[in-house]
This record gives sequence, C-alpha cells and structure tokens, in this order.
Amino acid sequence: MSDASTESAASSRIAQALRDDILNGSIAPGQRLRQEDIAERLGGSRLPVREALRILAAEGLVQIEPNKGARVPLLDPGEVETLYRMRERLEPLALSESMANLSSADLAEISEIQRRIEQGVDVTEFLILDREFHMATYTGCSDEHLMLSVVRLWNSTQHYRRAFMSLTGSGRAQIVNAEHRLLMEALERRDTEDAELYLLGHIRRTRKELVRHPEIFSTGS
Amino acid sequence: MSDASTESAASSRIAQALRDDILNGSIAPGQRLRQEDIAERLGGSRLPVREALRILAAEGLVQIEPNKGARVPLLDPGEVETLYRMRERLEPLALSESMANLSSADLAEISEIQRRIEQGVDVTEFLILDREFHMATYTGCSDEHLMLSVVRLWNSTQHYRRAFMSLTGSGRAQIVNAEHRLLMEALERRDTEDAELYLLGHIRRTRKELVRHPEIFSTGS
DNA sequence: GTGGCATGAATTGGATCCAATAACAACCTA
DNA sequence: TAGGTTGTTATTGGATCCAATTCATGCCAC
Repeated sequence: MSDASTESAASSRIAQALRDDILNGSIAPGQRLRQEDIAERLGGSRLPVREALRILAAEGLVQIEPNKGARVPLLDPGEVETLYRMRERLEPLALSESMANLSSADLAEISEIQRRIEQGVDVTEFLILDREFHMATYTGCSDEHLMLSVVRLWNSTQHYRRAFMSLTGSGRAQIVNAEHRLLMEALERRDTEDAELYLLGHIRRTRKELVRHPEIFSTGS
Repeated sequence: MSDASTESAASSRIAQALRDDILNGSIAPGQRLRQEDIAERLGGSRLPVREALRILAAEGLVQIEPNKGARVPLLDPGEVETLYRMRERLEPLALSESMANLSSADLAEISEIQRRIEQGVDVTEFLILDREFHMATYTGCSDEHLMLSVVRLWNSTQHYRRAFMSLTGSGRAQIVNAEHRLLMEALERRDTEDAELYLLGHIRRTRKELVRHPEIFSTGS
C-alpha cells in the first residue's frame, strides 16, 4: 500500500480511491462504473478517470468492454477456483524467494500480526490482518513481476473471501490460526520445503471450503 | 491473437501494432517510447496512444513512469529466472486444465505444428512455431485469468528467448523435439501427471540454459 | 577546472469540446 | 397484440489546446 505507487498524478489518486472502494466492498462485482460519475465524485475530468480504469483493468479489478464501459468483474465459482489454484502454485514460490531475505525483525512483525489476529477480530479486521500476515511473509521477495501477480490474485478474489467470511463467521478461526502458526514455525526454522507445503495446504483448504459454498456467488439481484 | 480483443477502437489497433513491434524485436528492451512519435507513425492523436501504452503496461510489455514516459522493460538475469520459475508453476496448471477438453483435432493440430518444427526452421520461425505449439496445448483451458498470466509470461520473456536462440543456434533442437514428443505422447495418453511433469522439465531445462548465458543480458549500448 | 544553479526546450498530464457507438423507447406494421 | 424498425438519448472514444513536470544546456561562482 505504501510503496512507490504514490505517484503524484491524479490518475493514480483516482485509481487508488476506486481500488479501495472495490476491495472494501463499496463497489460490488457486476456494478457498472460510469466515467462521468467517477469524475464528478472524485474530482477531475473524465480523462484521468479513463487512465485509472486502465490501471485497474491491469490489476484485474475492472474489465473494460469497448464502447460499453467498465464494470467490476463478476466471477463464477469455476473462475475463483482456478484463481485459488493459481495462488497454490505461485505463492509458495514467492515464499521461497522471500525466505532467505527475511530478517528477525520481519519475523517479529509477522508474529505480531498473528498475535492480533488471535486476539479475536471481526470479519473486516480479519480480512485486513490476514492479508497483512501473508504479504509480510513475502516481504523478502524482491521480484516485482511475481509480487504483482500475487497481489492481482488477492485482489481478484477479495470480494469472495469477504462473502465467505461473512457467511461462515469465524468458525474456522482455530484452523486458520493453527495453519498460520505452523507456517511461522517453518519460517523461523528457515525450512523452505515445510513452509511451502504448509502454505500450499492453507490455500488449498480454503479453496475447498469456498467451492462448498456456491451461495457466495448468487448475485444479490 | 485472434480472440475477442479485435475491438474496433484505434487504441487497440495501436496497441496491437506496438505489441507486434516489441515481440518481433523491432523495439528493443530499454528503448523509450515517445507518445508523439507513435501517434505520428501509426496515425491518430496522442490520446489513443496513451491508452494503448496502458494496455501494454497491463501485459508487462512496457512500463510507465509518471512524467517520464513509457519504455520497454529491460530485465536482469534474476528477473528472467523468476519469470521462468513462474512459468514452471503456472503452465503445468494451464495444461492440466486444458487436457480434459483437448479434442482429437486439437491433438492433430499440435502434432502438425511439431512436424513443421522438426522440418528444420530458422530462429524466427522456430520462435513462432514453438509458441504456437505450447499455446495449442493450452487451447482446452478456458480460464481467461490463467491464460492471460501465461501469455504475459511468454511476452515478457520473448526477447530473451530470441536472444538465446540467436546466440546458441539450433544446437538444442534435438532436445527440444524429444521433450515436445514426450509431452505429446502424454497428451494422447490423457496422462495429466506425466504431461505436467514433462512440461515442467522442459521449462526448467530452458531456464537453466538461459541463466548459463548471461551475455544475453548485456545491453547493446 | 569543477560543482551547483538557473533558464530553456521537450515531453508528459489534464481539461474541454466534438464525433461515434450503443442502449432504450416509442412507433408503425403485419 | 407481437415483432421489427427507427429515432432519441446517454455514454464512451478521439482530437485539440493548455498546464505542469522533467531533462538538458550553459552560465556563474568558488
């Protein structure tokens, strides 16, 4: 969030505002994004809005159809399942690239985030902290392409993660905490193989739970 | 190439022209792309050029720095190695998603492409056919996110693949052909596990050969 | 002679205006 | 009454003009 994408430009500022709105659920999947509305709401003319929409399209947060405008992608269960399978393959790689560069301070930071998760939090807070936790484990990965892909995957699935959590509540908190602790322990042991395996299992279990709840994908209409 | 991205728009037309120029080497990594030059060369004003550059940035073919313009990314050996490690993880997934949907006609098409490769071709032709071969094995994968990621990885590494081939010639043709034939045979047996493994080995071997030739990355300047 | 600074040109970013395309509705016809 | 058709409106795409930022050049001081 606090990386170099601060960019002075208005297009970046608008893109950031829209990104926040989409990720926190203010703008739901399937919703149309009219350029003029956004320009009026966030300030500026339609031109930076168009550039912002292109930026977000690059991140998979909106899809643009020529002469038809932009809308937040509405995914079906199969698409989300594939996105999770991609996470299962890519994130262990990011973790392995990261591990060698994780400092003790990084590990302490990760541990602190997990401590806050275990303190008990509501759905919104959990979504934020869980993301922070995993991203913290990737801080040692300096490859921009890989990290961009990982962030794209998280962004594209964010809405369905929230829908799942809102539906099932925090019943699975114990499992998640156990998985996180196993992952942390492997990180501290500097055991790449174990860490990759725990992470794979963590994502895979989440995928299987998601596909067992197709009601998440019912359009609210 | 022939998908729905035909789009009527001028921005798409310009993006396609630039994409071709970058992929076939007419525009080299590191080269700056001035908006006015492109607008004059390809027709149209600077505005659709800006949108085209955003589209290409989404595909990883150019990188945009605020107030500094766009340029073709110049990758270091480490970045290319990571891109190949990403290919090793993602493309077997795309292949497994594809295999169940491959028709006999698809397999015949793949076989025909391989036949043309083995007929003996120059470097330029090989790069085109090799890409066609692998993409043909993924035609059964209908997931857009996954295929877009795969295409991005191929696009980002295209220049270095060409540099490697130009340097080493077709000395490794026998190895590549053997790997392709093993892969095809697994496809015909509908053996997902074997196919994934052969593909992984194919990409991994290529990666290791690439990193052994750092001279590919020496800037011509 | 070298380093810092200021001024100029070149290039990108943004706003406004106009054209083209697509969704929508009312109308006419069978 | 239903279906197709045509005209209107709303929205996106493109062109031109102006502002802001950056880079390069040359000058001055030390």
